[in-house]
Amino acid sequence: MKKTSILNKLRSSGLRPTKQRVEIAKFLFNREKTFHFTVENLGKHLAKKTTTKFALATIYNTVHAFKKAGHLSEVRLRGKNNTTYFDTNISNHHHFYDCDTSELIDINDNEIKFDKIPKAPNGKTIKNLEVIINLKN
Amino acid sequence: MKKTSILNKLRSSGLRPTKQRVEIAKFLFNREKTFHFTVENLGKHLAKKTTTKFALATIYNTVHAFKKAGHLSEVRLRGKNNTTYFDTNISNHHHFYDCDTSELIDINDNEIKFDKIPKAPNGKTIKNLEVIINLKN
DNA sequence: ACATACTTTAGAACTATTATAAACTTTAAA
DNA sequence: TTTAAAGTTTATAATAGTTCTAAAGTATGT
Repeated sequence: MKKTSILNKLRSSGLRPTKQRVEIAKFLFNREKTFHFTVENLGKHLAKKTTTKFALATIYNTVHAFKKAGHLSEVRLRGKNNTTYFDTNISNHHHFYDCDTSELIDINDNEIKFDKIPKAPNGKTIKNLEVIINLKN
Repeated sequence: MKKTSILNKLRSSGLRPTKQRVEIAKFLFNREKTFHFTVENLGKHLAKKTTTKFALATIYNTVHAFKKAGHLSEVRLRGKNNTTYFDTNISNHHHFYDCDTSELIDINDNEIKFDKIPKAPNGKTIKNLEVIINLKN
């Protein structure tokens, strides 16, 4: 993804392309594979890869802004360390969770097929369905 | 479940039947249906139903002891309020999560059937599989 | 270049949870 | 039944992830 396209991505989401946002966006979105991260984790990567300074609050702000804009998704799994995981894969999909390393691995939507699913309780609708496959060694 | 049976449950798990543990066990295990709760939530219920005093730490200790003994399970879902849910249903099963009310509803293991499941990555084994069906109004 | 609205920042505040250490209870043996 | 050891409860402090605050800084349109 080119720089201009990063700028467009930000602008079209109503986000001013500040130095911090551009760096974070470049880091997160210029990659082939899905990237799973926690805020702390992302901060460390950014510290290594760039010379820009990032206040922790800025990383939180930015990640939430990206999530709100639909560029990131939050994984609603309670990890060992009790941190929130985010995912650059925003399509409908599932996860392996490695209980030993606390790592997530994507599972494509089409790798899981259901034969039977319960219907939603009265008055409710199914919003979405998440599968987590816990792994051990 | 009779009082003697509560006492046995505690003793056979290596837990001395203290006043607090007996009250919590009676509250949690003398019921027909599955009960989902957070620690804060359980504390409120206990305050209403009993005259015994419970330090917050004791509720945490007891819930963890019960979990370790296999009498409770933890639901590894990140709720809105970011609290940990526990479940008196210790059998293998799944959950509806009501995004509006933050409530959990059990889904029996046999209400979900798979047609296709990915195999575990190299060197890893599948420990278990959890489905969460998010609900909206 | 200017005014305005939006951002970043450091640090304080907040919330769920765990750790600490002293007081209290249960237990089982004498 | 007394007693000592081991296990528990308790209030409070500590911790960790996250959000809030308000002051200083930056992007934007004119």
